[in-house]
Amino acid sequence: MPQARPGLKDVAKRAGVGISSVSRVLSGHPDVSAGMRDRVMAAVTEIGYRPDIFARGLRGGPTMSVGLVIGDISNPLLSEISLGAEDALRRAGYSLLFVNSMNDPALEAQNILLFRDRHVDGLLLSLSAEDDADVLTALQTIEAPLVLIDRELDDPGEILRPSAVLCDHRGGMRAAISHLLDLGHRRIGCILGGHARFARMRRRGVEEAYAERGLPTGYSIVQGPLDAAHGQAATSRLLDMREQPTALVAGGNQLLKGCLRELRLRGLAVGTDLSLVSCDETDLTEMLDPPIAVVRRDTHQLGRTAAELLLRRIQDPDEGPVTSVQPTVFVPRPSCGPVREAAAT
Amino acid sequence: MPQARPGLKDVAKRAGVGISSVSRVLSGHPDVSAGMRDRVMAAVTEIGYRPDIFARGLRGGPTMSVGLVIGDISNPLLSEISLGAEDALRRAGYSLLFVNSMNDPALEAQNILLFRDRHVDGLLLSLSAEDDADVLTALQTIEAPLVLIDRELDDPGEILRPSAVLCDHRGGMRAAISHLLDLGHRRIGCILGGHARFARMRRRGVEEAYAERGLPTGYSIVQGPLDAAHGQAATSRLLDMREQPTALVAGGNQLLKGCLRELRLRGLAVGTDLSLVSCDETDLTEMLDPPIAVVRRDTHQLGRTAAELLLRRIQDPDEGPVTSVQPTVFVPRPSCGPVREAAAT
DNA sequence: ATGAAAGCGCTAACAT
DNA sequence: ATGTTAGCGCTTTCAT
Repeated sequence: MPQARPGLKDVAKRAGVGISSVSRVLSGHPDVSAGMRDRVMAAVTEIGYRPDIFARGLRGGPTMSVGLVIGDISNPLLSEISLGAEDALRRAGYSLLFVNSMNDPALEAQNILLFRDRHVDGLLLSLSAEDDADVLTALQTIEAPLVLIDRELDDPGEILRPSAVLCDHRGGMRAAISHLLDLGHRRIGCILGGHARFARMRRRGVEEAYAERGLPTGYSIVQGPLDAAHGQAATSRLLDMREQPTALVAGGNQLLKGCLRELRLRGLAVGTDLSLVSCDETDLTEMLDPPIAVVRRDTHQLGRTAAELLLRRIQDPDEGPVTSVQPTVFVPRPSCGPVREAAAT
Repeated sequence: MPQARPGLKDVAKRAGVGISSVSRVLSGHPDVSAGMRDRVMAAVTEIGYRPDIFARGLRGGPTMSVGLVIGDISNPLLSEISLGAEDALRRAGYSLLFVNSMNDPALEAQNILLFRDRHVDGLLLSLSAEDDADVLTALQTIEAPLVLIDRELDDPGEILRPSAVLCDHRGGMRAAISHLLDLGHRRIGCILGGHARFARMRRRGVEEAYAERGLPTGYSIVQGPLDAAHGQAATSRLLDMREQPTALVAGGNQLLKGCLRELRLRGLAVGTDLSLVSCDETDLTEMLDPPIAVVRRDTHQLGRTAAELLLRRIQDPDEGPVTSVQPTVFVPRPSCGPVREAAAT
């Protein structure tokens, strides 16, 4: 007695009909009589039939899965995005396959090919680099629709046609800098990191805020990798400048961590000795004393929107690529105070 | 001209050999001549052949994928575990499929079945509940080997035979409590959460530390869900006791967050008004002022070990289930100080 | 409206 | 040691 998983054949036998009729019923083909549908569905539930994904995939059918290529899931920002995406996908009957790329473009390219081999129906991309040749090459081989999450490809080309969900980092940063300028700060140190869109946009936001008021370029921007080490090094460099900044802005949660380490080392008190703004809410920004002002965005929604954009294109291949922009909000907090001359060293 | 993906057939034609010879070379069959191997491999690279996972899966072969069932990836603890597991799996040529369960046992059961349908070669389980009937039922239908991550099933049964990686929460907690007792604390409030092994073990650790010194039961334990809301509520309850505790222990990072909220609300200073210990290192425990003493464990290693245990059983089906126990370390920090009489309210 | 039959790309049993 | 062939479970012509 074969205790094996029941197949289409078993359902057909059970219902006393042909195999292809069962297939038609299950795939919602229009040309099926009501009686046929009932008998088949009855048999299906009776013997507990479940379609075999692999047999379907072999025929080139949909796999009901979507791949997420992401730099580092242990970054709370990215994990929340993935949560939002998964939520939307599950509702639509899709599952999210997830692979971590350790922020390594080579691995990222490899993972893209891996998803291709697994016949994912679409790809969600939060790439760690926007201009890596291997990644671009790998993406060229993907036929399924693509959605970029807060990223912009250097040259999207005519082949890729990715949709995208972007965040208004520029506006958020402009608001943050304006707030600091309102408090009297003129020398602001900005710690940015990464080679992606968000760093460029934040830089522009800083520039705009000064330009808006016709103020001379009183800011300094230190760009580097998107990690805590750079956050600390950049902070140190900024605080060693002859014209020491009276306020710092950290462009991300990892950078913030490094920045805070350096401030602690130097015994500087946030909010009084020095004002501080960070980007993206985390436990730290919320729980530290004083709480840290942040440029905030809805990460869960970001992931959900990305998934929705993707689903739309999966379900209707004629849909063209779409770009959606999500707002950011500046949340002032006691980490920002009025200027005080000569912070203690 | 078919621009389609090349198949075994194309390789065979190109190399001027039979299809099965190609299959044999690729699957490392012993009965192949050196010449055959060379010609086939040459053809493979020439036309860029890549095996089709679905055709393999259809034949019941390995899919080179492992599923991870996890409650909440946005918990840094779990994301680090998944990072460690993925690392080990990738080295072995496996990829990690990951599905989030929102801490909902029903979803968890559903996800287990989903992985089964995807023919994963093994399952890594960090279940949110250890005794859910649906989850147990779902697990019964899995033929692939199972590894529990810091969990213990109520009744493992003879069918499941799961391997497991456990953590010595009991020892870590005993060390933490001993440290507090050394500092003179006698009334210690413990905030525990969740229905899994770690909560039981931590409770035992507390009991043992008091018993070891022949001290009367001076602790109070407040058990509840594993989230920030319970952390805050439990803290409030403990601080409202007639015999107010002079030290608190939070059994996890979410609980800690709630606890800190309540302490801030009451204006209590950690380390002076009240001593505080938490479980598991996070940004918060490290960056707060003063830093928070923690019972620490190597989460990356935890994930890696789980993956290794799983791989061993995947690669040799005769291997029986194994349980490995990982150490925990208590890290004393300035959040713990000597007892002070009557904390300010 | 329904059933029979041909593959999808691969592996394994069988032949040589 | 190598080639031939029969399926794995499904979708999709193609008949009827």
